[in-house]
Amino acid sequence: MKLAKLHSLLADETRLRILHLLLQGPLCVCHFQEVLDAPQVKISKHLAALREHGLATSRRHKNWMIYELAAKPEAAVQLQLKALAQTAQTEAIYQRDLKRLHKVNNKADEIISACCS
Amino acid sequence: MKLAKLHSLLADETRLRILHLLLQGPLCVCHFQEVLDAPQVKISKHLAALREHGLATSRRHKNWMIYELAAKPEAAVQLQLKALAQTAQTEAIYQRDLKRLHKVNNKADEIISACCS
DNA sequence: CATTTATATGCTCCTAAAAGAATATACTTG
DNA sequence: CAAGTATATTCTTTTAGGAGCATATAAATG
Repeated sequence: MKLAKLHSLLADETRLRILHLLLQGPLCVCHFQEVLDAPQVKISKHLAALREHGLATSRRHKNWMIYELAAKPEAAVQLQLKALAQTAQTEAIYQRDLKRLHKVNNKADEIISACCS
Repeated sequence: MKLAKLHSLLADETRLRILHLLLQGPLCVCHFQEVLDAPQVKISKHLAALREHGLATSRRHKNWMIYELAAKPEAAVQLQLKALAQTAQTEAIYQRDLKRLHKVNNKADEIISACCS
């Protein structure tokens, strides 16, 4: 993928937040909806964009779709994920998302364990 | 600057090429026009965008405008410039730009030395 | 097999941003 | 101070992408 295209994928806060959450591990679509407090269509479309460009993969588990970061992304993507992990520490919204993720985890342990099995 | 906004600045190949050239040192607008083979308006606008968002600074020398990377960019920007330097090594267009920059340098030593004085 | 739950897709609307033409500004030099 | 050179700005057109509604698909469950 061309570098400019990669940046355009990263030029949307929702997708950045999704990627940042994925750095924590695999997640279901419903988790993103809840943590990001965004409608299902929006989440689904952004996940599709990440998947179609090789940043994430998805697999079905029962009738949940589980998304995770691509196992061996190209070098430029790896660099960007590192940068995201680092920069997210300094922006409040990403920290807020982490907190909300943990709450969701607690509320929905059964789904989480389903996700990761 | 928000991370998504930063990426949107980097989501344009012309701006990426400009930034990559700036990693080599200060340059005049006319250099970008020649190396990138792009019209003056286009270059000028993209430089303005980089300047307005704190990635580059400009100063006048005679009637040339000399652009250079900001001295102390915010951390996220620094990370991105590093990533750019690295990723540009693997994309042909940035290497081509470097070659053309050196040709221009040879042809226009008087301007270059003016730029850097 | 009908219904519910979870997710994806098609379509439309709307905004942002890129490109180019024309013009303006700033400085230099004769 | 007139003319030339280098760069910036304004205005318009065009295009890409995000949002949301409606609908489709896929699996689970009674």
